[in-house]
Amino acid sequence: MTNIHDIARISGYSVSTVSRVLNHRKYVSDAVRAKVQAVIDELDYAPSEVARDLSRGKTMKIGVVLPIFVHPYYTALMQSITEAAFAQGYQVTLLPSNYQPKLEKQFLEQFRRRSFDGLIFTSHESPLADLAKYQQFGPVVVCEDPGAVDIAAAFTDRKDSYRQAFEWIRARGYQHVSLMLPREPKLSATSRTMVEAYTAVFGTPPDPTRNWVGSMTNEDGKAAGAFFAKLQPDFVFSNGDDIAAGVLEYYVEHGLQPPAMMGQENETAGRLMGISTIDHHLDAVGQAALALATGAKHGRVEITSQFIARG
Amino acid sequence: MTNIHDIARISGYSVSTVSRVLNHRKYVSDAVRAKVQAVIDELDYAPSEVARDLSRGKTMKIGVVLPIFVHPYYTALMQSITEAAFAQGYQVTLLPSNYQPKLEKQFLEQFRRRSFDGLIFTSHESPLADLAKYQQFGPVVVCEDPGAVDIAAAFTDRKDSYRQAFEWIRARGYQHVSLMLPREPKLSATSRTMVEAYTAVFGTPPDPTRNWVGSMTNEDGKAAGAFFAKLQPDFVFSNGDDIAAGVLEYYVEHGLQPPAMMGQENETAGRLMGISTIDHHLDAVGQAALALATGAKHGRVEITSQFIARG
DNA sequence: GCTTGACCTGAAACCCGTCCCACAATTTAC
DNA sequence: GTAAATTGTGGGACGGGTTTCAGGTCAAGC
Repeated sequence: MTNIHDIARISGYSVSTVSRVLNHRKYVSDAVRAKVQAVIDELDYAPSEVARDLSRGKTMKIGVVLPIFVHPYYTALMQSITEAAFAQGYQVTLLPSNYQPKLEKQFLEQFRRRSFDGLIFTSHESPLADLAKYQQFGPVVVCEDPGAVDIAAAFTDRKDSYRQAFEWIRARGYQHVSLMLPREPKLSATSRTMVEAYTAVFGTPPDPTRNWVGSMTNEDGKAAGAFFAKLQPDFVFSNGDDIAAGVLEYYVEHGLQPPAMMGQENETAGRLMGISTIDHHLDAVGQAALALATGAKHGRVEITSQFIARG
Repeated sequence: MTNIHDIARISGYSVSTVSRVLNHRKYVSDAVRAKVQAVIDELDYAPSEVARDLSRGKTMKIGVVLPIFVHPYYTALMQSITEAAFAQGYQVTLLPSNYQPKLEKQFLEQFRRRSFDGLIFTSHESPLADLAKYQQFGPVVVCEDPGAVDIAAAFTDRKDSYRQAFEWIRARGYQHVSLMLPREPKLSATSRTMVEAYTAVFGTPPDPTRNWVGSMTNEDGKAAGAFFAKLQPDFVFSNGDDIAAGVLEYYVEHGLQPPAMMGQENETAGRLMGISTIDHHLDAVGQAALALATGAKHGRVEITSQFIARG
């Protein structure tokens, strides 16, 4: 493989001059520039990106940790992060964690070895404090409210919209509201916010035995459907339109009358079913997360989510 | 930032020995290994991944070109590629092309500059021959049948399932079948296969004035809905369940009786509507694509897709 | 006429590892 | 007992760029 030294030797100029030509820098006469360029074209030379990265001490890469893929929330977030990155000359490397702390640790270590200029956790299983430690090696960003922990963060303030949503539900006279949560409220800040909003509106915390924990996909929704069919709540507050669709599918398949429902993320399935939903504005979150990861911004960025009433 | 030379100097051993310790290689006595490791731990040293990559001449990175994100086909494909990559110590870099040849060219050039060990095009706008040229720099993989062009490929053989699907439609007596295509049949091998299967079953090629070209998302489906509402076909063969849902939404919103429909990709929306679909087994395609991209496999891998009748 | 500063070019240090080769000290083999 | 193989360690070339600095030319300013 031909390198910059070959070009220098063959063109008869120095490596520095070739480097200047490659990077379109000043202080090269037009005549020399043309000659060097001719040799570059002749030999079909392209400089090594890795060598450049090493030399410059920057990788122009951002690592994005994703627990799962086939999920509208993460897909949408990923999309906005990647597009923002690309617009600024950064590349995005996918790091699938599958909610395993061991893998998260592995990604953090990779970050320590300077594989990326910044690291974004769209979700995480390890304690926030563990992630925060790695900030000494560069920007580590989370997509949730980090509370007291000092770490860069881009997230939606879900409080108001959850509240609006629960008030909407209450105003319509529903009595037995079941929540669908992706994970235990203890583990997830988002689930906690949801429970708090419920408590504030209904005056009493939700009965944990009436909630469904562990729904991420449409398939999970179907499983939850069986649970709700026995429990018979009159309202199901799902954590995703697509998931709500799974619940509905179960009822339809078994010829049962489904409860009223609400979704989240403003997905196709939600519009299709005509149910209310909450849009968490993931495009804005992704953009902010990227700006934090590249070091263009610091601190935390809060975005307000939006309740969309339907039906 | 501390480097391997620091460790060598401080521990009193040579760089070679430190390198051996770092890489858990033979030919280091236990005593020396322990001492060097102690210094590494003490200084909290981690070797630079970039320097390693340069030295070894491998990046352990695979670039994946995606035209769009929020699309079940690409999400699913992406997922299987990434997981297969990760299992083999490779990393996946996302390259959003937005169907722009200029960007595709840019990614190919990046590949030429050795940013990746392999490049996968989940879709592409540039001529296949252009992509094929870059194979001199390493594996370039496409996810479609490359026909006469000599390029690595992993794809589903859609012929049989398209045929089954059209025969199913014909057997049910539908007369005016409209196709929804993501792109012009001239441009896309997949669309071409679809048109050919139609022609084989119905004995005549589809009327291009009755087809809808340019549907990728649910939103596009809505636009197509307006078109079909005027045209009044009795069957719409969509290129995605989610897209078919968009068509249905249009009819519902306007209080019209929708035509019979069929989707593709076996998505949630399809099950929800109880329409038939075609599963293209993207997990297998993704795995094969990765194996080709890492150079573990060569040539082309063909996977058979599956027609799923419903309703 | 002399100073100043802009322009051009090259030498060489630097980024940070890997790995081949040389050499010494032991073991093992016969 | 000696040749051959194995183990342990270091030196330094190498991968392929970027960047600082030094030195030289030339025109404008005073």
